[in-house]
Amino acid sequence: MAERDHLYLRLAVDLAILTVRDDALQVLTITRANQPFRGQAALPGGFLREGEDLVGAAVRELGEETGLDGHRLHLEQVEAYGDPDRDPRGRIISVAYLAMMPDLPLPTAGSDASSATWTPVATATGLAFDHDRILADAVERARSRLEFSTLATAFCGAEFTIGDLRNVYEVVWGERLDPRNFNRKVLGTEGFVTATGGKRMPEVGRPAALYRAGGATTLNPPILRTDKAG
Amino acid sequence: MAERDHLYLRLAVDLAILTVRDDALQVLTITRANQPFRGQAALPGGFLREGEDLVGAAVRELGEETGLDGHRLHLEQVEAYGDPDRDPRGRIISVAYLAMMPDLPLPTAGSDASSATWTPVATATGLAFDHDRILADAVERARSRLEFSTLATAFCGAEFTIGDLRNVYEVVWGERLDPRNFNRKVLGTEGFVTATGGKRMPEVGRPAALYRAGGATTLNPPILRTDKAG
DNA sequence: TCGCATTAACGTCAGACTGACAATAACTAT
DNA sequence: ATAGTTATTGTCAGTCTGACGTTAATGCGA
Repeated sequence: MAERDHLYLRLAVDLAILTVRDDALQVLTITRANQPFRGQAALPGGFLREGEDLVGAAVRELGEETGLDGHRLHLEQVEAYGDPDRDPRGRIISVAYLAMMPDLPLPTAGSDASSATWTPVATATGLAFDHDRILADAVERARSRLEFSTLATAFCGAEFTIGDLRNVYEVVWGERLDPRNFNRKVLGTEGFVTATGGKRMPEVGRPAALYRAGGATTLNPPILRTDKAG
Repeated sequence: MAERDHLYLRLAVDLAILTVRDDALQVLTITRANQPFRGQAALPGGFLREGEDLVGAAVRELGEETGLDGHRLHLEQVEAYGDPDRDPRGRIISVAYLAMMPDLPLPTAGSDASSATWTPVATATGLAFDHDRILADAVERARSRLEFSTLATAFCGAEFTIGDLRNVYEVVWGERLDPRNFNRKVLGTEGFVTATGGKRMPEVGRPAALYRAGGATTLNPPILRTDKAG
């Protein structure tokens, strides 16, 4: 392996931060302040720094964009993207991370994130670079995670109803689920949710029991969606 | 984003090339000829070159190590590894690829791969760099792929028996499967395998019908293993 | 106080799938 | 022919799923 073979490049970490908001799956996008793609929407991200590992960079970026602590959120690597001309600035590899979070108010105001907004995934096309594809991969990953893990709770607050949880599935999968079968499934899965004893009063109708995330991380058996696209 | 934030680094592509051989899941390892980790076993890999994309580099490395055409094999990205001190030579990010191939004779002789050997995954510990972890991730990915896709056929030759296919599952999962239930499952899944009409005579016993891979890529419903470790 | 609309939660039942095991089929060797 | 060996088909009960009916708990208006 001769030295001439060594290609020096930069590495970016891009984030697909997803939430369920207004009954839609939404992604945090920024408007680019600089060239290239100035003024165009893109996923938040930044360059890897010295001494930093990949998740570290993702956590830092997440903090800069949302003001939230990435250690407390679900953060997972999606894939690395390395097309030679994916970035007009030169050879830049991007490692994409997926974050799933509840619909919290974003504490940031004056930072880099001033231009950060929630965009429904269905509307989020024409992003800068290859971010359309990164987003598509991240969304598919999230959809798949809901099948085999308890991560749907990551989209909910600390306490939630089974209806809230079902809504997450419906919105992320874009598919209606039978409330009765869903209840049976969730409550029948050991460690998925644990009842708090509390209730939430709706505007009208019977109050719903509140739950919090249980200890289990994987769903066995899984909750398979009928319509598998990816 | 100031220029000082930009960290320049090198990117390596490492391969976990898996096959089923002698009733064991085996991985192709090389003995390192240079420092660091000279003389120690490692996964084959190399640096990304100019104008090359990630899969391109993986295909090239695969060709160099095995003499096989990576375009005809299953090749998929596992993950990117970027711990700051994963490589003593400096800041090197590794993107790992998983290859699944039948037990073919490796045509290479005089190339880089002179030191390439098949090692049972169970024995392959103490690899250079963080390759132990990369291998573990790749193996877990392969195990998972067998559940939800028809990729077990990638471990078989062009023609195989249901017994061959079952052996792949048993070896990769490290778990016994009931031959009768397995037959029912495979033959009942549309597009998993198609009969060639031919038969293979064993040393002793009834001849087995031969099949080739069908058109389907995903298994619906999946073949779930009982023992999920990862 | 009594319906009544509304949402939550539990029940039922047939069909599909799974795991465990029995029986038969097609060979070879003796 | 008979035994030994491997491949393939079959059976059956338990489990899970999807579709749909019923009951429960609340606020609101008559």
